[in-house]
Amino acid sequence: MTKSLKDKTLQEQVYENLKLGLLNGEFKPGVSVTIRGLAEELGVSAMPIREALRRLTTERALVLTPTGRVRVPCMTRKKLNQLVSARICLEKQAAIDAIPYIDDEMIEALSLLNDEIDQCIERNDYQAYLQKHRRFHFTLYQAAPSDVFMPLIESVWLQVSPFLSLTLSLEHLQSYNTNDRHVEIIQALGDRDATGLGFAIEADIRHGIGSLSEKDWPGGG
Amino acid sequence: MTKSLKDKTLQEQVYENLKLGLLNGEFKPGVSVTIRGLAEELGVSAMPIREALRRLTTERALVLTPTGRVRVPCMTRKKLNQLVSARICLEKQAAIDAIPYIDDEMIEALSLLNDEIDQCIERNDYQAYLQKHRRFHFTLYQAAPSDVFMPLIESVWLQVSPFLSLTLSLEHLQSYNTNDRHVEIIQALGDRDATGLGFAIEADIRHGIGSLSEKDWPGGG
DNA sequence: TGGCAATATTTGTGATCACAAAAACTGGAT
DNA sequence: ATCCAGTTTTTGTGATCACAAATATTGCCA
Repeated sequence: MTKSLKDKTLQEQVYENLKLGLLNGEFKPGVSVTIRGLAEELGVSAMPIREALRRLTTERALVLTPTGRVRVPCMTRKKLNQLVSARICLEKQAAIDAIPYIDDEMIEALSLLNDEIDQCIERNDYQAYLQKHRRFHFTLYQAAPSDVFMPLIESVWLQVSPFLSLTLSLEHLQSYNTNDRHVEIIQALGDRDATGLGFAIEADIRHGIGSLSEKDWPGGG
Repeated sequence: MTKSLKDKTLQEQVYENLKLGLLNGEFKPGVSVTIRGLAEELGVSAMPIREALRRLTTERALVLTPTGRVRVPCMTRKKLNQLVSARICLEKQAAIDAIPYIDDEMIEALSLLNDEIDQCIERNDYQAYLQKHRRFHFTLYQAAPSDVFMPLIESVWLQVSPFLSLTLSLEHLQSYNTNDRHVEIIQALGDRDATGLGFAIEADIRHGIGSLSEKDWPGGG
């Protein structure tokens, strides 16, 4: 019983580990990550790290410098605008595709997640908030079984997460609570209203990013 | 003068090599590719192949079997529908984002490519047709400098290419020429008409795939 | 103190190997 | 011929190493 079919490879474990770290804001934009550094930190050899980093750079969650070094990408205003555009068009479509698969159970689950998000904000638990918020969106998009949209959406989330975690603090969440938009999403789902759902998704995404004012932008132009 | 900054790594060369092969329809859906096989074929060691394959599986251009084998993915009707949806929403947005960067020179270039596409069809040159067709779309989407939409769009193209090359033959191209749709695209670009451009892009994409009738689908269900 | 050349260290890439699991093949029994 | 157990071959994964380029550090001189 050394290794079985269901055992994930080391490379896969490292990948998921790093991906969660990125989504949870544990990596600050600009810092560089090294193969040997992570290998020692995670207690594995270089190979699984290399492969995990290769995957993450392919997804643009990390970027390669011209000399092959790996780092957490820095955000620019132009890039943020395009990432928002990408999120809107992909997630709108994914949500609309999900409509035929929405049942009462799913609506119940989303409502519960939405309540939990509120509670996270009240008790100032940023980590839990990020998780619940992510789960709210991803369970919706995954309602329609497909391996097409989710990888694309995940790539975009990975690209915005380090920046958002850096700038969007709990104060933002308290004053710009996304809860109302999520209620609109659930409402539209209940009505099987594709158009309304599209608007609600777009509003939610814009709202989440739009609360960033100029002075929130990290230093240096 | 052994290696300089501009020299691409072996891994990068292998990746681009395989990517082009995929886009040009040189890999049939269902066949499996092996590290050692490609290593011998391309005359490099296993490492560059491993990394290139890891990138391509991350992009869903290739897929991993439950036991870690790599193969060219097979198409299903459901997946094709979603890939078409993804192409439409991504490429619509990318084209619209390109509008501010369109000048006469770009329109000239696109018109030329469109003519060349016609010539490829006339002289039955499928390889050249695929290249020109790809270049038409990608030069348009790349008019707006960005590293956000292109990787997403490329991933989707990589996923449809092996299947399309298998099913869409030259006969299809002759009877369902995409030329008219491309003219609409160029027209809308000239008018800076975002709405019209969106419709034209969607029509072009649907048209390219929609010409597939049931009997064109490869065997077995 | 500030700039710069020489040196030392860190880093990614590519190569090679052992290993275990999976797949392909073989041969015999029914 | 068909099925199945036993064997051989193929395959991906992970580990380790050499190497050269990039980066960091040092120490000297103006």
